[in-house]
Amino acid sequence: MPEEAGFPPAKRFRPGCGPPRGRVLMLLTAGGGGGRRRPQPALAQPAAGVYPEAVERQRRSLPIFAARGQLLAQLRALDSAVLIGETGSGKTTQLPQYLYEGGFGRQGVIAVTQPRRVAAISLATRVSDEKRTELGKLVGYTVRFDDVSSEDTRIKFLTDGMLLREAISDSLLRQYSCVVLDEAHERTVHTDVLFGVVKTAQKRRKELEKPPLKVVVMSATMDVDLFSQYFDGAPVLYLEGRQHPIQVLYAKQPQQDYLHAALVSVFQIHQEAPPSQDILVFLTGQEEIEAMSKTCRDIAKHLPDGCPPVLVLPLYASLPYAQQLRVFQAAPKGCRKVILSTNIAETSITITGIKHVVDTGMVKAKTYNPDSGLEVLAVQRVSKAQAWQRTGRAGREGSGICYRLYTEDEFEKFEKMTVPEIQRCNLASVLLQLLAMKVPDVLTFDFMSKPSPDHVQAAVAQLDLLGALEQKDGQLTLTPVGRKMAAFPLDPKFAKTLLLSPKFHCTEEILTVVSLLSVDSVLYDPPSRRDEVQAVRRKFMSSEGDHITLLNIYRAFKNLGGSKDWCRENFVNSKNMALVAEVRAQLRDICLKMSMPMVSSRGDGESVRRCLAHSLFMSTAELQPDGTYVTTDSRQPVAIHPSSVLFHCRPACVVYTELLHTSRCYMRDVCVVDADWLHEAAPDYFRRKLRAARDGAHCP
DNA sequence: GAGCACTGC
Repeated sequence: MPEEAGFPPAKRFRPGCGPPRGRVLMLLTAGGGGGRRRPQPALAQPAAGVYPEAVERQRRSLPIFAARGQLLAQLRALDSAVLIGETGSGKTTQLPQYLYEGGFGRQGVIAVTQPRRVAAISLATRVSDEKRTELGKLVGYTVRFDDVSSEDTRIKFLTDGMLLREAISDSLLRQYSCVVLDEAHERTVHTDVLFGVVKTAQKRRKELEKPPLKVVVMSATMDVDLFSQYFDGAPVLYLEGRQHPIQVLYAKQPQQDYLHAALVSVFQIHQEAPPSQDILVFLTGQEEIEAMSKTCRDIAKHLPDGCPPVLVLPLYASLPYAQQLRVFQAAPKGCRKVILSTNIAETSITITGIKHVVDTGMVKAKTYNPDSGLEVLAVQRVSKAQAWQRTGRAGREGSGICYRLYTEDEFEKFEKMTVPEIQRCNLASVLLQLLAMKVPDVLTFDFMSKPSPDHVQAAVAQLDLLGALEQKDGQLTLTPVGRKMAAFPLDPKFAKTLLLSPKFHCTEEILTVVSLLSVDSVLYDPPSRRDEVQAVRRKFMSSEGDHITLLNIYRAFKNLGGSKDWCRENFVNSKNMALVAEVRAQLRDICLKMSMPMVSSRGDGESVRRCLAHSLFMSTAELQPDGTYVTTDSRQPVAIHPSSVLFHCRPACVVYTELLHTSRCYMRDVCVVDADWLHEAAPDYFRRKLRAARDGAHCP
């Protein structure tokens, strides 16, 4: 039986003595009380009721209502404001309505951005309900593949990526009077770029004597000073939330094995707490979660008499949708739900009924090394902000408890904030978009958190190799090819592949390939059924590599009607496959608008591979005499990823789509190419590389 | 020789 987990006596915490809040210029408290309803951006919920009075009463009961007048007055006087509000303050649903009611919708549309699609859609639905209007009229939303807005729309919810794309065709954001950047504390790449874009638009509109652009940054409790400083000392307003109190318990001593500690904690809670209280455990990845699920189920079989049964549910993004949905269903009466999740349950998925959160303090995260072009996926400590976010998941319906499997001293040593994504990702795509917006000097663009010069330089070099850049009057600008590349919602290298495809008579095929590569994998590989998967997949496998294999799968899917049954039988994720078809249609439209000829190679894999060789020549690896591979670009030792159809093969020369460092450095999505094609594609590049390799050999 | 956190256009 599990031994004692070792938690010290409870430490009570309420909103206020929890996460650091930064400098607060004005403190506003909730007016009234009572109402328990809180908005949940991630879940579609109907508004308070069908009766207008009920809606109005509920709106007035929210903490933000007391701040309404001051907020509007401030925004009339100033161009920017920062609004800090905890969960339940009502800021996301109410502020856009206040702005509209305050007349800000007369000069233009009020935009509200969200990092996630579901949030944009469900918020628009809620607010249009509260306004008792039809969705798409006064209140609407715009996300990729789905635009429910019209000329009448005054309040528009968008994903931050969508507003960014709109900014490419109009960097002054002329149709908008206000931009509300919500969930700013998440610091997604898109939000970070938007910070700069809206700030620039504000300045330019002022210079051109156009109507002002009002900007409101909305965030949870972090980064207050940073936001305020960036927007020229914008005032910060603080709103009280309606989060329930959460007890935070720390481990007594550092834990050597967080998995063991998690297991012990889960079963200690299970034996002590009423079975109606569900448990959410934060772990790092699929493999770990599946292994832990099995262990939990095994232990649950041998619990003492009188101990309630447990329902163990894994949760991670690549889990098939139907299995993800199981976490929302209530467990049978008398049975406890134990959800083992990645950080998907931190923000993207909100589960009701969670009373206990077990936080291992670990997360798997990607970092990017500009020197080698290598992405590193590694388990690391969470930040304090992230730990508080996890803790908050225990207090959504009532008071909760968070068990931190690390000591308070350890917690104090965690980084305050997670490093913003823009400082740990490949910037090629960001740079291409900024250049497409005609940002005068991308190298000195006013980022809130500047990426390192190495990162920027690596992106410039990458775009240059793709033929997207040129120098004009000492400034970087886009070539005609670069401008075309920016029109596609794709990684720049895939956009280039698509643009090259007519030359190889395989545009239809490349459309399919880049669509497949730009969404989550369509292949479903349950580890427990590995042999079955292997047998089924054999019929699609191509000795030419993963790209041609994927093409075969897509063809079979289309030719056989694309049914869900076919997907199930062939271990294909039908949801992702449907998305591929949507992406493909969107890309095809863009190609047609550019008058690209729609040509097909009719099953000839070689022309597809030639096309890939010509666009991805900077991502190649060569077989060494000892049977290993090194990249041509930086002589980095690499291996073919075990998921590749070429895992057991050793072609002399390959191009790859992605380099990922996990337990070692892997190439993912690998395609067999002829070395001659590569030299033909970029003779200067390979001459340079050859010389570097030779010189390197002489003086190591 | 043996494996993949999470979004988004």
